[in-house]
Amino acid sequence: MITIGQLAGYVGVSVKTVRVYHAKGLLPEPDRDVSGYRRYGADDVVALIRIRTFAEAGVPLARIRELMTAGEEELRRALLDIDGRLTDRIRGLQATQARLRELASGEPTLLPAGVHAHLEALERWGFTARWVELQRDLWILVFATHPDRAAELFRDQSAMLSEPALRQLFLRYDHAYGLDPGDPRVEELARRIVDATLSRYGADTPPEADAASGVPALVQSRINAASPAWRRLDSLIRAGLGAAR
Amino acid sequence: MITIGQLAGYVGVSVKTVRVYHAKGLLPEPDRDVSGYRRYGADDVVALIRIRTFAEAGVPLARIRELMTAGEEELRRALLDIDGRLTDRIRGLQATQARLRELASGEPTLLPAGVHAHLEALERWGFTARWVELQRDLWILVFATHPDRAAELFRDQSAMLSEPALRQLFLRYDHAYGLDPGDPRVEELARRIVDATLSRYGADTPPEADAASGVPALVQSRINAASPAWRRLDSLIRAGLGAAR
DNA sequence: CTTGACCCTGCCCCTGGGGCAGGGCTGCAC
DNA sequence: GTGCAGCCCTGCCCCAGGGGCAGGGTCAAG
Repeated sequence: MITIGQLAGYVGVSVKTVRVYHAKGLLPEPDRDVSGYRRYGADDVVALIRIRTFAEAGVPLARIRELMTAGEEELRRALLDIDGRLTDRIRGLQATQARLRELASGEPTLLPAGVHAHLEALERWGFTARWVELQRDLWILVFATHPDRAAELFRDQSAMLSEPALRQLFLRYDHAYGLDPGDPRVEELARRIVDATLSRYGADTPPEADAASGVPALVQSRINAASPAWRRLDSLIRAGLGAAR
Repeated sequence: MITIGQLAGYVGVSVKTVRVYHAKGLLPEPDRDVSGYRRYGADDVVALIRIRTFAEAGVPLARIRELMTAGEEELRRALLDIDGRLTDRIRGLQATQARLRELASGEPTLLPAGVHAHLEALERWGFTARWVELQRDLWILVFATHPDRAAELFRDQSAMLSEPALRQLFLRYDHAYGLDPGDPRVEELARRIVDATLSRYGADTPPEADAASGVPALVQSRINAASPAWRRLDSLIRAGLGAAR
């Protein structure tokens, strides 16, 4: 009959771990020898190895306790479940590793070079510093959280700004910042933007919106918070686009 | 400027997690708005994503804090280190998964059928119940912990027992249980066993001993604990084999 | 002006052990 | 036998990485 230290050293865990498993009822308390030491048999080694296999797979100890006294059928289903979760975790870690490596290689590329150029162009076209900064934050967000779709969205946006007529609309949006929310120019601008959006994308969803991520909403809420006129503008545009669908 | 809930929901963590990161100094506390709410910018999103990437890779928060203010060079080395550990963990999980699947398939095979037959043969040959039980535990241990080498060791042992002359030696070992440790028969038996071992394996290591695992030592210590005569026998055999090398 | 959804701080709780104190056993050497 | 190292025992507090709740303030929409 072996001692707790041998059992533990043997399966590759600490003595404490074995005692914890006793306390939590995973491993039955064995008989004691005359001096009160726990004495284990070969079956306990086998049981402990099973427990460790589950534990290393990430199964909570409380669940392992249930499994140790579970029937064939339940055990079979549980093993399938555990296996699936383990596969997920492994995939997750591999994804993390990929992100880590990206972080290791392209460290200081918060934004692709094209975006910087675009932001400088905005300034030259007469956009306010406030607007440019909002745009900068928007693209940092989009590139950080949706690296896959960001480039496409950016190309679309960039193309829009290069058309003078559309650029005018954005410029007017920018400069509407200080207007009174009731100013008729706000309503007129909203109408024009709705028209332009519909003629560009039809009644389909524009690209930003199907990045279902909440990024556009997030940025929009931030824009709205900055000015009452902008808030009204946003609400009018939404209503206009909503009615067209 | 976005709120803590947006930041969190956004990167896919809880609000609490973000606050914990502030408390532990991973993410700098941002400015507050008039009502005391934390307000974040796009840079914070980027920083939080970095933090989560490390955290998901298993880096402790205290270490992440250091990394957030580390220089290029240190960061590069740390990333390499983290990547390596991550690879290890992934491999470990894959190994666990393999063991899990083994557990799922061949569940009730505590011992291969051949071992049971062998144990029954021992009884017929006149080994005591005590000896048979020790052997049973030994093989459970070996098969549980060294599934790769166990079959080979078992074949070797089995072959030894099938030779009548060697079997006699084992029988005498078994029956030496109750002898006085000073009995001359103990010394004589030890001599014979040393001779037989040397003639079977030469001066090389016998197979049990190079399963460097400690299993043999473990079992031997258990055997020794059972009887003073056995203890003496073991010590004599060790001395004899040691001298021959 | 209410209502629901946020936000704030402070506090205790959980898991899976690690580590230490303060005491008892065992086995080996001398 | 006597020492002494190395086990073992129980009981206790500690850690990370958050979860959850209390008790209170804030914001936006209807």
